[in-house]
Amino acid sequence: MSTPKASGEAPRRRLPRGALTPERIVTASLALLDEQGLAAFTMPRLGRTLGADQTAVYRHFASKDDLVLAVADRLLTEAFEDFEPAGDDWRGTLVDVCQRVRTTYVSHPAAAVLSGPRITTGSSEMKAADAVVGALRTAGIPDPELALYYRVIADFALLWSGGLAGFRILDESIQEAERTTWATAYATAPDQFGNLHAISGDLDRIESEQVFDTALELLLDSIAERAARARTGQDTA
Amino acid sequence: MSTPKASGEAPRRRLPRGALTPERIVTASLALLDEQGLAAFTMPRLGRTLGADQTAVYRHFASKDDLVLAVADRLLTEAFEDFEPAGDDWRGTLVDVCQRVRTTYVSHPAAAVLSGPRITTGSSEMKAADAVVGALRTAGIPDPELALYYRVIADFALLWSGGLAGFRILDESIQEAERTTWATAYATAPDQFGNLHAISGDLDRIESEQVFDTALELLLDSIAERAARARTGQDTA
DNA sequence: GGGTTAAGTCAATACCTTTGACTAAGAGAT
DNA sequence: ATCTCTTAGTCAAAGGTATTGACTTAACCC
Repeated sequence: MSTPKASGEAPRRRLPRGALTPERIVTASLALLDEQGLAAFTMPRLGRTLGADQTAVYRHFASKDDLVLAVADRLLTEAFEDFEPAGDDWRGTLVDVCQRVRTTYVSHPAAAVLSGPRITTGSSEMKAADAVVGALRTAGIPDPELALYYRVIADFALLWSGGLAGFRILDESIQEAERTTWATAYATAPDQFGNLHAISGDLDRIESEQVFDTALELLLDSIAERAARARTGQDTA
Repeated sequence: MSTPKASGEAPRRRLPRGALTPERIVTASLALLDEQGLAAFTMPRLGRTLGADQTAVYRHFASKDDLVLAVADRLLTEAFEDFEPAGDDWRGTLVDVCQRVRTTYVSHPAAAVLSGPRITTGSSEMKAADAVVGALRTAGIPDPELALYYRVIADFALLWSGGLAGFRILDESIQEAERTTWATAYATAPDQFGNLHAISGDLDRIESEQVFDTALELLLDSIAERAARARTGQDTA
């Protein structure tokens, strides 16, 4: 009689053998992070979500950290699914790459914050990385600097998107509180911050996404400018 | 006979009344984070560091999260200690502000990673924020766009520095592992990533700090360019 | 059908944050 | 000098966490 306790709790049968796979676990992790947030991403809850024991995941990932790496990988895979470089429109290619990262991060903010520091240039999605280099070459950037600008674009996409996700994760209430910080600071020293006060009306209307887009435009404008200078033979001195 | 157990452990006398202050606790937190890293920043260890009970900190901070906010504040205070805007050298002022954030974050990477997502434009150090706006005004940026560029600079400094800190925190071993990811990817699909491969030699020599500086230069070049256009009366269309 | 292997489970360890009750340090009043 | 009172520091405990080692048993191979 191995029948478990006759309490109200459904005893949950043992899962069949291949029920859990790395893919399924990563998918469940992402769903848990999206729906319940960063704090809910624990092994017990993940196990429950999967209908398994809380330690079952350890049969597929050596540690939670390992799982996080896999989630990070999934995020980038999702970002660059069916990505193709836009031929000779180098600027379009770069904008596309950066916005793909941003869009993915903002739609999975908790997962992005978790994996953000674990993703560095070159962990996966080499195809996109290669496209960035190709685009810069198309633009006419000469060779030793090209690597530097590549890093600028790659770091911009990853770091700035990660920061955006971090902001997105904070409770609405906290975001509100930080907004009011401005008001109180003005109140205590009204004329000390005249410059800031003069633009406070404009500041309120700015969305973080718009800031991202503007920064990208500024970076690309400068890169285009330097490419033009390089083509006409002038050096940067 | 209130003498405690005669074991080898020194019994640690009760601390006198004003021994703990928020300032001292924040200082100890920062030291702990700097010396032992993110994982060591726990209430028990912090208490031990202070020579106090593991729960003593709760008399001064409602939660660990509150303490993190205070650490974040300390970081920015440190960054902008004796900061003065550089008069009409607007570009110098902006570079100074951004590099102060970067330098502080990189010298306290664990603290920066912890507090990074909690710092948004305007939480403290309004003086620096005001100086950024002033610098942009000196540069000649007209008014509705000025707010946008202000956000670009502020977000750049905070988000990018935070990202740098995140990278800094990873073990050397992990950093090494990520570097080798490149090599293996080349091995599996050698010619698919020709662009990348062509610059791999240059890439190895690039430091993250250099990427930060370059990105800042690119942003400022574009801002200067747009300011010049605005002064000569052309519009951006 | 029997044996093997590894996927899923269980129990236990060593942490962690946070709370509530307790105690005594030191300030202020008399 | 003593008495009282507030509250900073302490203690014990609850409830959560990651991770490990021993166990069971499902499913594959022969």
